[in-house]
Amino acid sequence: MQHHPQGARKSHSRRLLLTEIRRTGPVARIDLASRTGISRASVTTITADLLHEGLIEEVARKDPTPEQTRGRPRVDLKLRGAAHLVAGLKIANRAVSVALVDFEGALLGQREAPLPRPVNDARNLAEQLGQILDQALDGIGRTRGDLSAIGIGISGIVDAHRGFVYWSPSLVSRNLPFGQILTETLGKPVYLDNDTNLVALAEQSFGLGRGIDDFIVVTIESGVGMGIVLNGHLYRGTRGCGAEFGHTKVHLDGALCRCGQRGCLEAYVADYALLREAAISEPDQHPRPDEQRIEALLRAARNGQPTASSIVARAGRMFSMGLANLVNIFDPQLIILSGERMQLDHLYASEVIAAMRSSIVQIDKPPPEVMIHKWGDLMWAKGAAAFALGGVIETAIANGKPT
Amino acid sequence: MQHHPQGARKSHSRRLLLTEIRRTGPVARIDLASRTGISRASVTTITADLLHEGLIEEVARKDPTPEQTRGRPRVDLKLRGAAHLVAGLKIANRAVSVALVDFEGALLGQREAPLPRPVNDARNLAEQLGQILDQALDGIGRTRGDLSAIGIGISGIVDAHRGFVYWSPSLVSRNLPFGQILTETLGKPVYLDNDTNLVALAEQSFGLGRGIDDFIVVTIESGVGMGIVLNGHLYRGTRGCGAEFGHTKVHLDGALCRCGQRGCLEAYVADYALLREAAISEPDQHPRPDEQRIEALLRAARNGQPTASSIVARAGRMFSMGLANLVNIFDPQLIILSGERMQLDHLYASEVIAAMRSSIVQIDKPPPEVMIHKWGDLMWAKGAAAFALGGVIETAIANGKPT
DNA sequence: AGAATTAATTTGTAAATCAAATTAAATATC
DNA sequence: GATATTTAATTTGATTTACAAATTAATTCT
Repeated sequence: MQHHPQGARKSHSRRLLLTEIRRTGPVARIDLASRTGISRASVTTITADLLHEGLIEEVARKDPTPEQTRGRPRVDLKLRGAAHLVAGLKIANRAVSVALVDFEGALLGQREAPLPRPVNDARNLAEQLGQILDQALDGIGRTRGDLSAIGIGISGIVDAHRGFVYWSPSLVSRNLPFGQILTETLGKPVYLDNDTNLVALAEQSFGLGRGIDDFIVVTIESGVGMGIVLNGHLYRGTRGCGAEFGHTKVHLDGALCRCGQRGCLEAYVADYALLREAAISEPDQHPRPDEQRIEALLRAARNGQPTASSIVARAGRMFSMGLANLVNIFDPQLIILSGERMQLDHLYASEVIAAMRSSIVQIDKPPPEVMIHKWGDLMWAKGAAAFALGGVIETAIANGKPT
Repeated sequence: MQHHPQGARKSHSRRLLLTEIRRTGPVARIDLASRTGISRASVTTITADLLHEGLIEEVARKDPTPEQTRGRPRVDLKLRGAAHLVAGLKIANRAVSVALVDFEGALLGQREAPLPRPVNDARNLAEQLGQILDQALDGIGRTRGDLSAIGIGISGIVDAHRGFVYWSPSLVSRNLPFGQILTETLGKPVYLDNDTNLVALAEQSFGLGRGIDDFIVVTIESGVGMGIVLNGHLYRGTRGCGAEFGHTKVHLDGALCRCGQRGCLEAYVADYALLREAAISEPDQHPRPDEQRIEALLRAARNGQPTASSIVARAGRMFSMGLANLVNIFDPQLIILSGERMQLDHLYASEVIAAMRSSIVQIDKPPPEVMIHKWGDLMWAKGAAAFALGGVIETAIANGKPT
């Protein structure tokens, strides 16, 4: 109820139809009418506009519905991929992933390139991103000029609305208008957000969250993150530091966390948390890389070695407790556990889910479903692309000008 | 995006204006236009309708704005109280409170009556409520026929959308369509919800949450409850058992809770939690009422008695931890601590708030404000009335028929 | 080939909304 | 005290938006 661009009401039906087409994939006009409540006449005229502007296109109906065998066949509509090209970038610790995605959400190209240094000056990082982006574009024979927008995910604390970064492990300085810097440097509109929020967007656009209005995505990497989708929209909090699942407290004056506080969930389930416990009983003195140590620990736990089992079991129980708290607070339809690291199976284990189920308020209705979605770094980048796509669609709705 | 009554779009501007008038109190047409983005012409025609239907009325401008000293003076509009009468009922353990509220939200009458038994059969309880309601109406010379709707708050687990009660301490049976039963018995549309949700609505409509889009209300009674307002709307979860703050876990395998599980926040801060710890060192054998025992405990703690201090201090620290978790998850603008029991000062103490502040993710922006709002049982009933009012406004927007 | 069926479009109409012009109600100025 | 000035609210006329009903299109069934 704040500022109102003149065309806000005008485009109401347009928005409804475009988002419905986006959500439902190929869909016939008559179904659009019944689902949105807009009359068939209006659906015809508005979709005609969208077709003319090149935002959508007609496709032959794939599934000739069993019941609908007679009469004029339906013609499906879907987003027209070629209408726009967007890029999604994920800034990781020592690498950057790029996903090039068309208006339909199809992956046209990708690239992963190393970041020489994990922490960078803002302007410098922006320029490196530009180079990697151009290489990715090169790979599919396109240029930066072809892009409609760029979405970027970065870890840390970000106010996505303003593109403001309070703090990020990837940047030397705090409190930067990094979104603005990126827009200037890259020459295209940049949508910047915290990376875990973008995973939630990716699940909503391309993944297990499609068509679900209230769900939570928990990401398990070296830390523990969360994205919250309520009423079909990503909830970001008011300052940009919500959804900090990893730093919710699960023990009063508990284990020391990287953030300096005590009792954070992360301080019980993250790699470093497991390793510092394991260190006590580790036989060998010569240092091994953390990856190997974690793997050895988990292997020992699976083999029933008591100390290792105890360490891993506690992590799992703390994690269940954290999940149960989310359910007790949000009562979502679905929880998606998302991570790319296969070795973290102990957190995805059925005992962990079962423990969560027994720690929530019990009612005579099934508890929220829990789904596990393992995917690679690329999907973070696709999430960033989904964010950019959202922005592009907004402007497409507002403008109503041909492409 | 589910079902679409034919008049959904028609009433778009109507809704916008009516809700803006409700939110802003007396407001001039020209301000309505600038705030909603609707043209002055349309504001005139739509408000003329609303005036004609008796939903709003003109009032002389109270504050002759310093700057606006020349020209035709503005005429303020506000909701017309007489347009509708609603009742709000709060079902407590051994009592029922009734608030009679007009369309503007003004309290016209109230009543509190004892409930002979705390747990009742649904139909029986509905009839008792009807009697108490009629007595309250009698007190202001009105009858049940004058009511437009009734809002009712009950503790337990409620799916407000369907008016379905999974479980309530006030009812003998589980899984009842209690809302339906009430509508039938009372002969007026009943809006039924969990009582803590209604406190949040009360804060939003009449209290500290006015004009705030994202806030959380934590209620401290014998248990600990929560209401969540996000994007200006009460968030209820998908099954009706969200916002169970009292049963979020703050300790793995911790203290035993009334709900049968372990480690619930409630099991550390509720009356019974304090008393069972105090019992160990209580000198006297002859049983005293719980109220007195709690008071004695808190007095002893204030006087520095070590055991009592330790008990009360731990409750406070656990509570801070729970609050910090809410902030880390929601990042709200405001947290309202709401309760009527003055003796619970230890939970409102500045050390508790400070401990919460130091347990949240730190960024270079001030943490959410914490406000303390002590109020009586009547405000629960007013919250129920606010819920009913919301329903009445919805139908008023949809119908567009004179009163 | 014609009837039946269902989807999509066209046509004419009702409504919602707006920009611009006009009127209303006050103060300021001479 | 009459007139100019200022600002709010309304009226007017036009435009846009959306719809119901009628029509056309593209099928299958008989």
